[in-house]
Amino acid sequence: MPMNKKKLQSEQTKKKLADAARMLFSTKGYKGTSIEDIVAATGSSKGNIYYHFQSKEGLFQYLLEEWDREWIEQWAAKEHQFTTLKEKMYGLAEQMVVNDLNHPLTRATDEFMSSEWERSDVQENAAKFIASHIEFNRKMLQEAMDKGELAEDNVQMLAVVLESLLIGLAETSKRSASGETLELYRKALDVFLDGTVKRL
Amino acid sequence: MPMNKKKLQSEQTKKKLADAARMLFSTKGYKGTSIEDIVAATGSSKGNIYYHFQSKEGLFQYLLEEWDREWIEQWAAKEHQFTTLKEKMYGLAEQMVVNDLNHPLTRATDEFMSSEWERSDVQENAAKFIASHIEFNRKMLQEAMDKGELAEDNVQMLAVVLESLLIGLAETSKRSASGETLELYRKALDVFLDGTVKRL
DNA sequence: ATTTATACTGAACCTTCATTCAGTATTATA
DNA sequence: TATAATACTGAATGAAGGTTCAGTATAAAT
Repeated sequence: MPMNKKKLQSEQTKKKLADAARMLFSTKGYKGTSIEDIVAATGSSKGNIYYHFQSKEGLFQYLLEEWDREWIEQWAAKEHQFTTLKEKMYGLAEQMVVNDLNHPLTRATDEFMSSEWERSDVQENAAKFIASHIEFNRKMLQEAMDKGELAEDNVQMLAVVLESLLIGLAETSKRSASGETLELYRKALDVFLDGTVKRL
Repeated sequence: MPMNKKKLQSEQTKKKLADAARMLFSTKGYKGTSIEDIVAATGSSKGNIYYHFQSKEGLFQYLLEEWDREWIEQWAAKEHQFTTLKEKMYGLAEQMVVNDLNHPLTRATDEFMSSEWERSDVQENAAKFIASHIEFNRKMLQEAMDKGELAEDNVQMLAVVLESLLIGLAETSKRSASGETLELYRKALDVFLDGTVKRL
């Protein structure tokens, strides 16, 4: 799209800044990440960050929107590969883990929401992401339930349970060796589907 | 224990400060909570906080230790009531939800760990809490597995899955009506035990 | 080639916030 | 009652961090 050299450079810089910021926010949290941290990580200048983004808050919201956009896009591109709920969930796990686009920001988002509680627009915006995520789960589970894959149950509640599990996994997997992360996700989803009790 | 009026007053004040701090840390995060916030919540003075606690960091670590201590204590007092794993887990849920002593601090702890990454002592101390929590799960699950309640499986991994679920529940339940929290926990633990798929 | 717009720099600014400390009030001790 | 210890206050300090802006370089347009 950008035919001239300048726009191209500019977009690359913006991406570089966004990438660094996402990684920092996800590991150090929202308040824990300073503009100076991003400067140190990118070699760019403070002013340049404010040239590309309105503010720290704006930068974070940009990441949230980008996240949401790319998430939906990527999922749409591969969803048709899967038929059973289990396959879908494994696909979900893979998308979440492999290109860790998803939850790196969940904790920071939550922190962001409670810390920047004052602004109703911020609150509203960020809450939307959480809600849409649960809604995504709800639809997936409802569909499986309609097909008879899942036992009849309170879908909304199961969606929240699944969301909780995924958020928690994102949390704990930051502390474990990344090689085992996908394995952990799969095991967790197995448990979600099949439980842990001994069958007779 | 404190026979004189002054010590008694002092301990009450310290408790008041700790209680307010715990609530603030759990909702606003570690960095998101300022000493000024605690001042506003308690009516106490800045200096008084530093009279009772070494620093903000020290205050947080105090809360972690207190949490760990009370958690173990309370669990020990009621553990014998439960026999099956399901009962134990429901008891766990109740302890976690009703007197929300447990996880209020999990997110803040994680933020604390990654943000205060520099100090190795802090790191070490806080990591211990996470590890001991997983170890607690592991023992409980191992015991149930030995009794034949659970299917043979990778206990360590299940312990991490359970921990993830609990962390995530703590996270999401902050956003939902508190009346439904216990119900959500129970449903989540049901899922952990029995899964969600339709049985033939 | 000159002008204009875009991309970027870094020092200065200002607010927030943790921490300190000199002083005060209250209770315990002698 | 006098002295000492304890519990507290709140203004001052200094560091950290978000934001601004005047200026510079580079590319696009005329």
